[in-house]
Amino acid sequence: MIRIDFGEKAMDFDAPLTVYEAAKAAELASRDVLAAKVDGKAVALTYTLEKSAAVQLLTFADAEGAHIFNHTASHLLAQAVKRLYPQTKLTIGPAVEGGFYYDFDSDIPFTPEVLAALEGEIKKIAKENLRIERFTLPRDEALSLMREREEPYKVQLIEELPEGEEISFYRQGEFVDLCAGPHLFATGLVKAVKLTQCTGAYWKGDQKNKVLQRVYGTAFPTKEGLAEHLAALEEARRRDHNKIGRDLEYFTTVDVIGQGLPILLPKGARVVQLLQRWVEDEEMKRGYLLTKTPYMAKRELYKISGHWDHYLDGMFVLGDPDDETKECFALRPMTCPFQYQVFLNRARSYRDLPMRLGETSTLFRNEDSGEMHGLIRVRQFTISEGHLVLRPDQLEEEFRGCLELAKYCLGTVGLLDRCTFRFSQWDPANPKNKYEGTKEQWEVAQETMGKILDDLGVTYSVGIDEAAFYGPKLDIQYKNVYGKEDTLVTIQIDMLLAQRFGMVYTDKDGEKKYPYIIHRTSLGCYERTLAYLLETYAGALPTWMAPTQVRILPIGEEHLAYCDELRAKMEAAGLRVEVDDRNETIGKKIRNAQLEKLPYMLVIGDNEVHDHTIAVRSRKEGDLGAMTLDKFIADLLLEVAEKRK
RNA sequence: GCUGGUGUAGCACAGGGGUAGUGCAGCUGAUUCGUAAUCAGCAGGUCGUGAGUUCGAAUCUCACCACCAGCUCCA
Repeated sequence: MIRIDFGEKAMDFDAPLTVYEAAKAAELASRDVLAAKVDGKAVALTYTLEKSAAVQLLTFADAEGAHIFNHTASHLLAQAVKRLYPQTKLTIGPAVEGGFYYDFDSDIPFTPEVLAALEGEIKKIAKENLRIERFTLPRDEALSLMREREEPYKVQLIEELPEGEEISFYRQGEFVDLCAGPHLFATGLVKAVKLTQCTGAYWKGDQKNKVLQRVYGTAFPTKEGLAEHLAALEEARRRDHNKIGRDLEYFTTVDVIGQGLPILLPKGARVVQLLQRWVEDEEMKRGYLLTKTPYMAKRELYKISGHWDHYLDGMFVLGDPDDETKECFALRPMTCPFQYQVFLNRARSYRDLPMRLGETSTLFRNEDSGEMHGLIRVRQFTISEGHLVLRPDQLEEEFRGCLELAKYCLGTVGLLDRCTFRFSQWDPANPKNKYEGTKEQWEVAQETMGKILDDLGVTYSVGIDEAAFYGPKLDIQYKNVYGKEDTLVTIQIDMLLAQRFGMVYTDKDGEKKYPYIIHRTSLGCYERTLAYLLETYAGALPTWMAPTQVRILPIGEEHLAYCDELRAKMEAAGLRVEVDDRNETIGKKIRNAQLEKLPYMLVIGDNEVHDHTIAVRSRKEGDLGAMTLDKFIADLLLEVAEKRK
């Protein structure tokens, strides 16, 4: 007798049976059920239940169900590729968020035409509704099966599997793939597949390895599901900062200036200025000292900091880096070695600490040419840089202060909701030249940081080999509308560089000691922040940061004088206002202002001039009716002061 | 840097071996209008850049540049 607990109900059975049979008996089997979890482990519906277990049935709505579904879709893709291009070698094909991919070693390029043909073949395979069967083999038989099928990458994967690990395969029709699974029970469940693109990807993600062809796709159990997904993608495209940022004239790029060097147009520049002033003021309130340091320095500075050894590829060097007989300069990729000089300006006592240094700092990084992306990844950018020089006993409190400031800034602009935290650590296995310092130093730094994060109750993921070369980081990661993640804010603990720079303070006991340093940003890089703001608000920035807050729309030219009067009063109150004095209809002026996503429009005609009022229109709520200018200004100033979203 | 795609006026798009069109935007004029496009006229492009093939290239070939997606790398 075995007892199967489905959560909502439980049933007893005499003999072993499959999950599907059990679900059917319990009247829980439906078309939507794709797979199951048995005692927490994902399995196919054909999995045989031999003993009592808790079973959770998975549908496409469950993240794990969708994952299994996409994974099976990747096998359909691989099968289609093998049918149409049998000489292709299989590598790996996992499910990813929102879809799947499969990496192939193939001589033919996967052009859009090829992808269309593959989609056709996938449909056929789905129609054939092949059973998907799992089987395991001992290592030697697994190897000979894959050798026989001439799949060298699979052979390598098997060889790398740890001893004693079960080696499982999945078969559907003539197609067999080495795979941990689980999978759906038949190909027919995959009703809608779209192959979205083909790109290059290195075998095992290593640049030294062969470039494989990665085919991305997305799959759904219904055609409607796919249609909805494509519509959502379309919506995401409408919010893309790279599109609306250019359309609404926040920024542009120019071929002759170069890659990764965007121009901030007046609107973009205004928003960045507003953010910078605000962040600088917030930092001043928190005891930061403002610095202004040079954009470049001699090679010798970077030799001390370690950038010359660890970051040379990322720097713009002016002069011949190898000619030691001549001066050689480099643009700064980070502010640290410059700001340290402020501390080094004179002898420091423990009373000087914590010393919080802040700077709106422009940096230059020579990114690889394929890396640039709109305002998100650029070669010159400006960040709210800061370095805190501390006694060890101040580390936790100051770290907390940095985290609170970052959360306050991100929360205020409205980006915090989409952020996650990542504890970025070094990789002890990484080649020596990537990280500075000893194993012991890294362990101390990471342990300290881990303890602080736990004390502060931060929920984080761990990123191995994501650390800076001088220390571990807490990275605040932002996920954009397409689901792609980038770092917005970073807070780093550095126990190494003070020593390299000879930064010491005299402690209470008269001893000279090395301080700890926190590297941190408040809001991250302004270009990237602007990009995410445009995306988050679909171009309709909150009033407090909108480049223009109010546009006055005169109906006829006889109203212009009154409009100018209104503008002067609002400008005197500190608002950003303009008058649309073009010879256009009021409908056209409203339409333009709406399309430009201006927060407020004032429609001014005979009535308003006569009554000494204004007719207010909000971009969100439309016509708000007549009110006095004084009330409007008061309301608006409050909205701005509160930084309302 | 690597893989694939794209590049025609400020923007959205046609066209395509015989030296370029449409709509919007712009300019000029008329119109003076009440909550998302008034009408008319004008002007605007060495078809991303450079080389090659050709009697002739925006169209074919190659190289380069930029943009997009992904890989790798990072804020």
